[in-house]
Amino acid sequence: MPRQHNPVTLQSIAAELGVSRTTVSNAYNRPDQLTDELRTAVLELAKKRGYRGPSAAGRMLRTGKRNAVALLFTEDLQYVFRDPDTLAFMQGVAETTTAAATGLMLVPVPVGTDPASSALPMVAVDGYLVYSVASDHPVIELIGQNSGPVVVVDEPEGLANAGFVGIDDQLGAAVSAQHLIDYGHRRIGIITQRLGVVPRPGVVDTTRRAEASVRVGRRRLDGSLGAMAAAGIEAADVPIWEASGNDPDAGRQAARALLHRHPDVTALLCFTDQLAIGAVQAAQSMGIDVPEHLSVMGFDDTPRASTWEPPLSTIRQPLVDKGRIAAKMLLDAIDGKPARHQQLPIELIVRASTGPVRE
Amino acid sequence: MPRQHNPVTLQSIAAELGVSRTTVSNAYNRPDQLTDELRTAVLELAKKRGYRGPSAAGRMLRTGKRNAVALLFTEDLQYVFRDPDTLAFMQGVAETTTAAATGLMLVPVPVGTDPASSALPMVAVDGYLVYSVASDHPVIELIGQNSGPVVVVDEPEGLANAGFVGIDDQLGAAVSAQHLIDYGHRRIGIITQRLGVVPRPGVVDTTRRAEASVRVGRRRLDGSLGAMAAAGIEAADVPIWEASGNDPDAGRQAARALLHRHPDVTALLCFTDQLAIGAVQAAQSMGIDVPEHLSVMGFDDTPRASTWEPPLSTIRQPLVDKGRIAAKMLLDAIDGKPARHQQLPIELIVRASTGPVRE
DNA sequence: TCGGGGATCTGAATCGATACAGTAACGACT
DNA sequence: AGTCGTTACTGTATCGATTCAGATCCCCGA
Repeated sequence: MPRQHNPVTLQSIAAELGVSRTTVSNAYNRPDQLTDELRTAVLELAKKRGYRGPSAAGRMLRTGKRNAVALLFTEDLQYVFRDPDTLAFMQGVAETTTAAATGLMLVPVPVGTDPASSALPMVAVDGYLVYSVASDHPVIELIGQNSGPVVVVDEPEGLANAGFVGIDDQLGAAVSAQHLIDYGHRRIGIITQRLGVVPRPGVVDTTRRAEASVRVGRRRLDGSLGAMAAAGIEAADVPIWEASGNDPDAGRQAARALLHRHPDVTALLCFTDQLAIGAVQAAQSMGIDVPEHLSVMGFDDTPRASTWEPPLSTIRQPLVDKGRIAAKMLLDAIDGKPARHQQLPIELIVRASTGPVRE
Repeated sequence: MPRQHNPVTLQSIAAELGVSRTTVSNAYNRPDQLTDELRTAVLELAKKRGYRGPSAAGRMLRTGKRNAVALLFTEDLQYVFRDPDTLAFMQGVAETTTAAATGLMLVPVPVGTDPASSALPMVAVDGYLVYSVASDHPVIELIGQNSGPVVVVDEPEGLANAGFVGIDDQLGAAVSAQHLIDYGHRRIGIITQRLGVVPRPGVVDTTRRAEASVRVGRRRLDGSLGAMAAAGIEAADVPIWEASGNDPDAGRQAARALLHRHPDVTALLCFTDQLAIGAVQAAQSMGIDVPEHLSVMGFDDTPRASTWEPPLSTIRQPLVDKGRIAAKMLLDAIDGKPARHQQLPIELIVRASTGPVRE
């Protein structure tokens, strides 16, 4: 499969015009280095010959700049393009890279794929954005070395030489729990997203909690249980359910199961808005009014949280900003600035899905 | 900003091991060309020196293969990462490129941006996917030339040498209209997405219709009005409203305005599900029952159409498949197969948002 | 008239890798 | 013994551009 090389290059344009390659190059990259006249002549001939400007490959080799960054993720594609968190993040990233005239290379490495035979090693980029990848995922090792700066988003934490953008999940979950406690709730159930690379739907016991490799889940668990403990609620008395995924369906199933086993809970602390939406649906289908008989907390403040009926109380994290900031940090790192570790602010948003506990 | 060049290359590994560059290259790309022993030695030294395999830039220059494709779109980023059609399409594309170990480069060129100073010319890809770009957008000219195969999705049609994937929008709209006619509706309002590069919300008169540069909108208009004409409904008697965007809000505003001016319509033909969802909301807020007093048709069959209350009657187009097929076609074209022109099947989906006209 | 100094333009070196043709060594077969 | 075919490797040319240190040229002031 010998690729047909484009016969028209800087060289050929230069030759036909009787000038040097440098001059043609300058016509594109340093317009001030030659007369307008000559520049116009070059551009005109280029157009006539179908020359679309300096080849990206040649430029990359010479300058070392690839003018693109990779966005690496390991979630299923079906999930990625549906999950509002991820999409808001991607929007922020895309805004920033677009403004910097930089390409954004999507590199999915779904679980079960060998990273070495994925597009990852083939891809020419200046740096990597690692989005929410479990710390024991094989792709982490591939990235680890020296092919360009890395900025981690959410997970994994503690990757050497990498920048980091995320929120204080522990604090967020604590604030969320405290909100319910302030409303007088004592019997609170927790619905969490997956705690390991593969989800294990069902009751979360101390073993599962101890071996949780998903930082976000572990932290939110620590935070909420910590706040409850401070209010005198024993962790052992808190029913915790791991959902099969992060979508309303999974939340519905989890909530139904949890409410069935623990009909006495007066509040559900959900670790994502998606799960909370499902939980509200489950409650409603069981004839339980929200928030009259059951308070439901979300997490993230995705767009649907505010338009849902009832509007969801939740913990807001700046999703789009997260993308903007992560991308900016990576672009800065590519320019040689040192990688930083940045924590984004969170905010308690009280809406109509939570209320005082009913006597 | 002289980029620091990585001191460890194929060359340096080869030199240190006392073999030729070719051998080291083969260790990576043609494992059968050398003994396992030597190969292991190469890989081991590479690891020790922090060499991450052949540089993408060098390979690209030599082989001419970039192992990546560009996805080009001109919609606002905020819209792209929210619109279910676009996202389903992207999912299909990503599935296919991922399976082919090919990078997917997102290249947004929002309206108002100069394509020449965007990432587009900098980006190293084997081919381009042009997603729903108006035919008079400047980026079309940039793409037009010879930097690699192009596959157009939905718009613009008739780009020379480009592949095409889309549906028969005219037929789809005709089927949609016919469905309403079959239910006995004669007073039908139409809500369309934008008809030009910039939307012009409001009544669509014959002038606006004639100058519509958005193929999809024009075609759907032609199709639905054609079907109505065949049923004896004059185009002049059909109120048409152009929405300010493609989201429920825009649909709500458009429907409210249209219903206010034409309280006698018994059915609303919406050109996207997003608009239809807004239309249903508008009707409900005006105390008009759907479908009892007003039938509402959608278009596309996005995921929300089936879960909406009432579930939307709509025209299904295979959104994810569209992405898969477009990506496959582009990859094929890169391998030298000729570009094709493929039309995807559509299907009338009757759900609960439409019903017989009420006496 | 001469020297200085921008403004323009040139030539060679270089970036990192792969393709391709060719060589050496070795055993198998007639 | 000579021929042939494999296997394992080497050497050189080349991909397309940018960089950087000059080489010219031309204008102007002293």
